[in-house]
Amino acid sequence: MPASIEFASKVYAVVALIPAGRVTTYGRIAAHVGDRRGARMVGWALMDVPRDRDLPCHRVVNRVGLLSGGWHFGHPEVMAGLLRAEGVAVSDEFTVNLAAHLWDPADELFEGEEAGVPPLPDGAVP
DNA sequence: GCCTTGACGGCAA
DNA sequence: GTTGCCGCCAAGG
Repeated sequence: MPASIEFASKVYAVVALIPAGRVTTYGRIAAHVGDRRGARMVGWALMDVPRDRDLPCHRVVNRVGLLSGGWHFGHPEVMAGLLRAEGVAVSDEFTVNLAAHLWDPADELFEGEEAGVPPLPDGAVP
């Protein structure tokens, strides 16, 4: 089995753990799996994601919060709608407020410890 | 078998 | 502070 599949599997696992109302970046995922330079590979992996995987790939944006893969959903508005439905503020430029909704794979452990953290800061300042 | 493109990121000028 | 360029791995033409 190619190592690329293993890499993709890790990516899928991380993406599947992204909580609703939160977003993460390709670079964060890549760094979490141990490949800082694999940001591009993350995108490549998500491009071939089977819909059966139930992967919230719409919660993955680039480092500036832009919905880079919006067109892979047919139209960025589709992805924006999904995010808005989860409480994520999406600007008209199809960008999300990373400062307010950025989720880091490392937080996975943090949430497990606290298990009571307010996921949505209503006072989020755009 | 070689070249170009791609859901990105970091560093340099 | 901003803009531009290069680099990484893989797949498709």
